[in-house]
Amino acid sequence: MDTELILKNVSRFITLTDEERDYFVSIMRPRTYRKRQYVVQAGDVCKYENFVTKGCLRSYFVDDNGFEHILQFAIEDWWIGDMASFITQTPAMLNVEAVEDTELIQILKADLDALFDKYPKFDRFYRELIQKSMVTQQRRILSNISLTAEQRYLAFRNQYAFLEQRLPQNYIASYLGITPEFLSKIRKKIATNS
Amino acid sequence: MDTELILKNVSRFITLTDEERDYFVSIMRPRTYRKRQYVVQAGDVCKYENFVTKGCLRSYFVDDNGFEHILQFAIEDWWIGDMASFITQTPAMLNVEAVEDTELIQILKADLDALFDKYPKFDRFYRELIQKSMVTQQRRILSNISLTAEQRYLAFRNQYAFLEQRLPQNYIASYLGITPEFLSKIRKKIATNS
DNA sequence: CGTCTATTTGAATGTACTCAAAAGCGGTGG
DNA sequence: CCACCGCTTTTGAGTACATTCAAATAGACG
Repeated sequence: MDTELILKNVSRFITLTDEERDYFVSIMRPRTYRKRQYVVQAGDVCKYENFVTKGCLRSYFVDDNGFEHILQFAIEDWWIGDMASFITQTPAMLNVEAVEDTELIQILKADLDALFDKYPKFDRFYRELIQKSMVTQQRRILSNISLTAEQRYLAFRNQYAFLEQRLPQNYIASYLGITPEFLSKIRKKIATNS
Repeated sequence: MDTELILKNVSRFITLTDEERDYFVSIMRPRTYRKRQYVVQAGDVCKYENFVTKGCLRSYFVDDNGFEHILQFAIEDWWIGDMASFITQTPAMLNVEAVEDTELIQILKADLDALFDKYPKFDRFYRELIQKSMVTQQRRILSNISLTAEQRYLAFRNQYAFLEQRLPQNYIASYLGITPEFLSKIRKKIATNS
């Protein structure tokens, strides 16, 4: 198991002693998923916090009409899951699925809780991690309530150019909250106007 | 200063010793704001984490055309601020403003950081607090990208009936990401259909 | 009471969706 | 290696959702 990336991820916020690092490593569970395979399926309980070491995933909600709405993408060095399900250990509303063949490091809820109790430093890490992603989510909400679809797409493309290349367009449309047909028209319009 | 509410808020997640409680109380700064007064003004640095003991506030973004877009409301027992500005201590993009005459307990960034260092338990508290609000935000994002304005309004009204009564309609429209005129038409339509 | 802001109403416009069909593209098996 | 199948993307016409602008009405506050 390659722990370098995840340890670097953690050490952006906290500095670990050898003991803390060893304990942390001991609760890591590497796992691989094939493209289109579920990491979490709606209805199941999300048992793990998932750190991506390789590949790409998405979390999404399927509405009553069967339409998918993507909440999040994750690539290398990102965390993903269904937080609501994970913290309450109740059935997930979201699916988490591999967009490419993917390698994860998983941490079981009980192991993470024990880690927090044993080394409160990890509470700090996790707090700062979530704080950052709160800020990202807030920007997304503001984008959703204040911009047109075209503006949202341009903003997305600006911020996540590296992601756009790895994703089918209909996923991006779903993330932006528009239909794939309309995104196609937006792209055509942008292409001709420049 | 009435510290009962905030101590109860904290003790939903952690249990405090007398020492911890006293220290925590010692860094609290009560402050009152009049209706329409800014707690944070865009461009300023958000210096405090704000806990509401009485009243109602909103945080919002003003776009290039001068339109306001409301990110969050907060009433008694809620926390509010500009998290991006607070954690990085850089100028705020958001305004935080009293919707009613309001009483807050404020905690200075430096004091909060010291609290986290001295009593890591508060890292835990803050982590769990933010985790909960992440889940709320995720639901909001899904609502924004998957529902029509009417459905979003009904969902809002369902979940925040107590809030709706204290807020002008144009604030709710702004929160939902629609124009006040359109919200008025939605309400009319709902009223006739039932 | 008067002023200012919030809400309602309506007509015209623009934004985004639906449905259907065609074209493009990638993966898989023969 | 090519042909085929399924899925994604494009395109267009028609429709529904939501905004803009303007004016009238209603409410709140000093």
